[in-house]
Amino acid sequence: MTVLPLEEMTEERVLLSDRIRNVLTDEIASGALPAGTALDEQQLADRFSASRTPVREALRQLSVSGLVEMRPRRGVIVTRMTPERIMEMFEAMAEIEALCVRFATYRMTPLERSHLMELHRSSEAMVLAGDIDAYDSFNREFHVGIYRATHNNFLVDQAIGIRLRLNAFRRTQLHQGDRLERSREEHDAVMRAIAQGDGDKAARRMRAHMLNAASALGRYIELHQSRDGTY
Amino acid sequence: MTVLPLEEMTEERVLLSDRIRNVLTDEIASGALPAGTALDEQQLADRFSASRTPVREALRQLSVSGLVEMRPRRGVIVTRMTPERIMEMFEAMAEIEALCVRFATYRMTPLERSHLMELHRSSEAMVLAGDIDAYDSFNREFHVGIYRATHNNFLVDQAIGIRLRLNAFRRTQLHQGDRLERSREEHDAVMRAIAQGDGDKAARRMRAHMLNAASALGRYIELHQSRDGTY
DNA sequence: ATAAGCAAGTGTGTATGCACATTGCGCCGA
DNA sequence: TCGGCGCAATGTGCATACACACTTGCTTAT
Repeated sequence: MTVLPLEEMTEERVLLSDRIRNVLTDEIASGALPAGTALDEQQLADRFSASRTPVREALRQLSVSGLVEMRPRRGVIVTRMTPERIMEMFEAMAEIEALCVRFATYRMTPLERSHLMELHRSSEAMVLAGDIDAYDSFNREFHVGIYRATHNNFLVDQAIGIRLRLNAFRRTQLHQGDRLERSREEHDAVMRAIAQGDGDKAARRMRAHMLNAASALGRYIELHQSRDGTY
Repeated sequence: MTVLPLEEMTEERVLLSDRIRNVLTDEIASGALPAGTALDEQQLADRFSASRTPVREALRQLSVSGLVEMRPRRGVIVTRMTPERIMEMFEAMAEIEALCVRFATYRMTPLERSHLMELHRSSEAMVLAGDIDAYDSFNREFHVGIYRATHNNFLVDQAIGIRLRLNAFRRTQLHQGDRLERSREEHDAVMRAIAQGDGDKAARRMRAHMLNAASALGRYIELHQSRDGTY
């Protein structure tokens, strides 16, 4: 193997269009680009100091994963989701999560189990500190850890994909009242079922956990909903 | 995966890149473009009498749905799947199908139920005639009908997306021995459970149905496997 | 003989230009 | 005042051009 010149080590050697896609993905998932935002190709090209070509390719990819909506010759907008659609996604996500934790319970290695328990333990401090950012980040790791423990890489990819699309909404619901404490309690219940090796129980509790998060979000939407049915 | 607008099906005023994507999707799913095939941009452009631009945009979209693999500056190939990966997909598909039929059992309207039963009934003639093409087409309708009966459009899109990616493999296993008859018998068992309103039973039977299909495919792969682990 | 190095060729990645569909606005007529 | 028509502006869709990364085959040196 040859030693790379310094510049190649520091410089991002990935495709420009992929970098743009990743940035846009993050911004949509984080809510920095709210639903309904029009994405002007030239404007984005200027922003990334690129031409429209890689921007277009990034937008094409985002449209497949459903983060943006392309209306032929009428431009691209960040997908505007109705409360119904969001609830459908949460419902599906709840089932996928339940499925994952059931598989994970039966298939995870002792190492994976201890890693997950350690992760779970570490979340207590975040709840006490009320650190939503830290908890949000932990939460992602926790759930992805469960996906991986299914030892089914395809399932992992699917679950991560859906989770990504719900990111923008998931995070908001953590602001609801005592949702942080409740979330951790529910994680705890799931972990106890895993420890008992009861995959079905873990699955039921995970489903409940996700549906609780959904209904917390539902209350949030009720409160903040705007006239056009989006928020 | 996003649902295509209706106009794309009939009208010609569709995006060139979308038409190219659809054609390539079909050809990959049908096996006309076998796994590992290199997709040369200029060559495809010539074939569709277009420039490389819409071809590239189509390929970008296919890479997101996992049908092709883009290696930066090294071209695009039809995703070469290992038997392990295929089995993982079937396992996940089996669970998604089980989930869908469980939801469908509890939520389908009488109209949907009768439509599905009529569809199922019509498959008997195809089995007797040994018409694999007709059965394959019916099979798709049958399963998609179940997805739709979940009344969760997001779930429908997800399920169709996964089913699409498994198409090329699903079809081959129908050639295995008496798989056609067995498939219909399994459908029948699922339908009976639906008629009884027993969603869990329907789910278990559907899972078994999909896993049977997977193992039929597994036998097929055993027989036809090539040296590099793909087939 | 094998491996390293070099050079030409192929094909991807990005930029740019142009055509036209869509939209918004203003003008005109009822 | 209101609706229809048309024109201009905006921005997408596609074509084309070019630079350079990667590959391939040959040469050369050990």
